[in-house]
Amino acid sequence: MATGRTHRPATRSRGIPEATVARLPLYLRALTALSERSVPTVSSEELAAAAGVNSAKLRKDFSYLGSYGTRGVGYDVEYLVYQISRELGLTQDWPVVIVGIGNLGAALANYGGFASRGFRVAALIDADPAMAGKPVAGLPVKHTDELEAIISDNGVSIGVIATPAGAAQQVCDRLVAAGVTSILNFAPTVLSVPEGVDVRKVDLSIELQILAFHEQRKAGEDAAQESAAQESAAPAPAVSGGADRRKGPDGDVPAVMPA
Amino acid sequence: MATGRTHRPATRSRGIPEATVARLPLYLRALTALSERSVPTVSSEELAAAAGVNSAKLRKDFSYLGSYGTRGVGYDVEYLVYQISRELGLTQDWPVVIVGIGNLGAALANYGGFASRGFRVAALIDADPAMAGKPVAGLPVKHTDELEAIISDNGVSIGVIATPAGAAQQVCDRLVAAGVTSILNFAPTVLSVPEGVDVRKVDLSIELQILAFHEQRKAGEDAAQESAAQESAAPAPAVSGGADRRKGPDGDVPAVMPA
DNA sequence: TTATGTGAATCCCTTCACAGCC
DNA sequence: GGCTGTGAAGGGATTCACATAA
Repeated sequence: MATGRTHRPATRSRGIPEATVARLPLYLRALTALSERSVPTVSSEELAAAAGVNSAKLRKDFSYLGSYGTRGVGYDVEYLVYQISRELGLTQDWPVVIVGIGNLGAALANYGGFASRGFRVAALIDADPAMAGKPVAGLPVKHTDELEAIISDNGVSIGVIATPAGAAQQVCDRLVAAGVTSILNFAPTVLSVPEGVDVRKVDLSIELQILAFHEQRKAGEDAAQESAAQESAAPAPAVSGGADRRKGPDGDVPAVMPA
Repeated sequence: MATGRTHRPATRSRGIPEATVARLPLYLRALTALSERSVPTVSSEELAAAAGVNSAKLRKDFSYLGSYGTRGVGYDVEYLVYQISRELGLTQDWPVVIVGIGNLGAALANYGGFASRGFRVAALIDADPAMAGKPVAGLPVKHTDELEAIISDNGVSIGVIATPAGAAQQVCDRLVAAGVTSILNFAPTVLSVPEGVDVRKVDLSIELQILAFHEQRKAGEDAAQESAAQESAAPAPAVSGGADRRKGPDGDVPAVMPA
């Protein structure tokens, strides 16, 4: 792929926007539920509600996949399930390894959502020799020494890292060297990987921090002055001997927006 | 432009873009690491590298908070740590409850990242009477019956849902009724909540599915025809008696990139 | 000279609104 | 009539590039 600009703006082969890809699993889950209730067809409106998005967005998303609906009727549930599964690559088997079998790793190993959608846990790997052989979620934990062999024997291309932060980069390097090209990282670290390797990050505490931000704002609507008061308690910047030169986004005046 | 639903421009009280808010925890983590190494100042370039973003983006992000840097020098680490913490609301104490103490709930309860950043686990709650009283991460698990009392006694405004999908909405309703206004949802369901309640969703299997999509594309570069072959095996759409009217994004012609 | 802070340009995503087909 | 599929408009976010300040 040529990094270059698209000489064909329309009709790009597989030009599915990243934002759309991220929503396909949502649609798939909603569709699977409908399928289990033997619902034959669904409208964009209904499906969008079930997936928690709006219908225009959903139709636009599906338009990148092709014209899989019927005007005046809606979408055939089974057919869409198949098409989205195929698009996501879930019609094939993906062996994954989970490295780091602490609380989180064990939770992941037991998580039903993995196995149910084309993912197969090929092995659980931990650095602690005491863990070796112990069964977790029905699988015996393997020692890190076997990592490379497991990956090549099973053709693993997706690895899940659930180790402490300190071990994550090292594990990542070994996974990549052994042939893994996609990594789901639960460790609170930025991983550096060579070009061509995908990393997705799930960070539990970051999500909470984002919630706290919004929560604070809700509370702050009543007492908008509070944060200004807090700011006065800030440690002075060490650099450039100290006149109070810090300025908030709205200066020091009360931050009231003209609606 | 009539039909305007949003009476509020939404998400603009302090004017910090949502995308920026989502990155502040990343910066904060990188800064904390620098702080622990007693690094006094850092440039946007260095900090951006540590956080895994590019420096222009970082500077733009910080510009929404205020002018906290020094031209020609960089940012004072301690000062920035404080400012970002304050902006995120981490200078105050946030009691949280975790509902659903299975593998994942236990993992969350043990997760150090929570306690370390202004979050305090006020209680662990589970519906299983057999769990009640059992210690997890040093806290005795409480029964769901006590949910409302725990929330009001502790002034909990943030709840974490780690129950099975089937129980999630019900738990959510009770949390909200009891006064919780921010929810971090690990259950694979779309929660419906009243206006004013924030929900963030973490879905482990969705992340894997997104990885699988990209992984498939990597593999497909060698054998681009394969997916066309698979498409022929698709179940025919049930709707509208059967002529082969399905069309992929490029019709039926082989989807080969000019590349 | 160095590195921040920020208008301006660009890119991407979302939403609108309606043409097209059932 | 109903609902999909999609150009076009609109809004955000990212990136560029340079004026600005230490």
